[in-house]
Amino acid sequence: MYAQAAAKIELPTHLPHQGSSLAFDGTTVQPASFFPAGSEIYAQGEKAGALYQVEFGAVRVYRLLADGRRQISAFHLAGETFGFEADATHHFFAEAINATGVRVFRASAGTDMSRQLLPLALKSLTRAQEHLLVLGRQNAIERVAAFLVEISERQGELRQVELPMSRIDIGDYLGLTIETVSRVFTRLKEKGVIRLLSLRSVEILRWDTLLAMGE
Amino acid sequence: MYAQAAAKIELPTHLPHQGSSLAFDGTTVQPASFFPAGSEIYAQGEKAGALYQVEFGAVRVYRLLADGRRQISAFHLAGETFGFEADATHHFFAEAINATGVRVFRASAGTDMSRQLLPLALKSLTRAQEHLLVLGRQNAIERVAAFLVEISERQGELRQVELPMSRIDIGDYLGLTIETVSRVFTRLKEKGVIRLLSLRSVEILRWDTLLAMGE
DNA sequence: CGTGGTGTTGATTACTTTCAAGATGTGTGG
DNA sequence: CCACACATCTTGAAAGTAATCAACACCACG
Repeated sequence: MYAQAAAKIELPTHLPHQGSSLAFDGTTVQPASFFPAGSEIYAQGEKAGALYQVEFGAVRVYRLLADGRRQISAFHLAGETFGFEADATHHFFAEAINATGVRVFRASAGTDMSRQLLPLALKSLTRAQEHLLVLGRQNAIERVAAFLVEISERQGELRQVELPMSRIDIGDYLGLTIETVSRVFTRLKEKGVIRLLSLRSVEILRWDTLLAMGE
Repeated sequence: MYAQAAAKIELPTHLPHQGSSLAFDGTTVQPASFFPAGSEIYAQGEKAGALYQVEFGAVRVYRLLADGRRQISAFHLAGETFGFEADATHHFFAEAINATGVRVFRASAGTDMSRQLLPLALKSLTRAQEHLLVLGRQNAIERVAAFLVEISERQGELRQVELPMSRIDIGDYLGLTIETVSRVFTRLKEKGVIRLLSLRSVEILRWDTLLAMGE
């Protein structure tokens, strides 16, 4: 329905697979779906039920206020699984950030996947709770530092961090405006903590400083 | 270890039981533990494993930054269950806000409780994600409105809301200072949206207005 | 009936947002 | 391959919101 063949193939983001691949019993594995940049994977209010594992690319999961303010609750990179809900309805939107490949799983009727799902749900819960601390109690520079550390860790602690998302997405994840995000990047550059190889590629020059900033 | 008999019995907060009572197979149900106001139920870094169900009273779950800034990620009222973690370690602190009774469950060796735990974990996840929207994208008055609506709904949509927690706790839950929380309460009073019956008891005079504020 | 903790209110400061303009980058078509 | 156009990003100035600092009021407890 939302998966559509791309008329024009974009280069997949080059994120390595992380986490164990899903291998559920009692599931129907559909052939990997391709989502072009910006396309919707599911919408708030839709019927839930399937699970999604990112093969390549990146996904944003978010919620909107009536006036359009947006809060991204999570980014999902290659290897990560998302889409589980407390009831039969999606409470959030999910969109492909870049050209993204997603594997879709659906439980066969009568199959109980609790055992497989619980650790994934708990991992998401811990991340969300840690993100609450960032949004509730950290200032702009601390938020961006925490963000860079988080992404770096999820990409294997590499010094060079690839950001699959725009400044707007980063702002909507960190509860900041795009301008503030941009200014903080500039400040971190001036302090010699990071270096921008390109808009979407950050080299961390002083890991310890960044880590201390993000607490 | 942390549960201790209260030298002086305080009156339990009069919250009604909500949610279904836990009735797990393969668990050891310890006799209800009593925690006096302010006492620790578990600490960050401690070994996790047990589940806790609030019998009466209220619990705050929080995390600290190095300099002491605190973010309360959740309040748990009577009937609610908390304490599950992604790994064997607690990533948060849990404290009794008031005199609180807690029932403790431990899984017997080899028992799989995924089926019972998953819905609870998913419920917590949804709440945390919704809280992210509040902290990331709402201003002070919207946050307090959303908070009052949330507590009211969890207490059965009653017009009269009993707050088991202090202004500091509310501030640390909403990412605001105690002064700002206090000022917002005053503004809501002036607007005729709420009325304070006492410091810890709020009457909602205009539910629709409050709901619209909190989105 | 004092005393310490909690809450309220006021004045000032600090930080982030908003509004605005310009720069940089990317994609498209010639 | 270059030039143009649109989107994204950066930077600056002004405005707004919440934090901080400070004083006082209120409440609960001993």
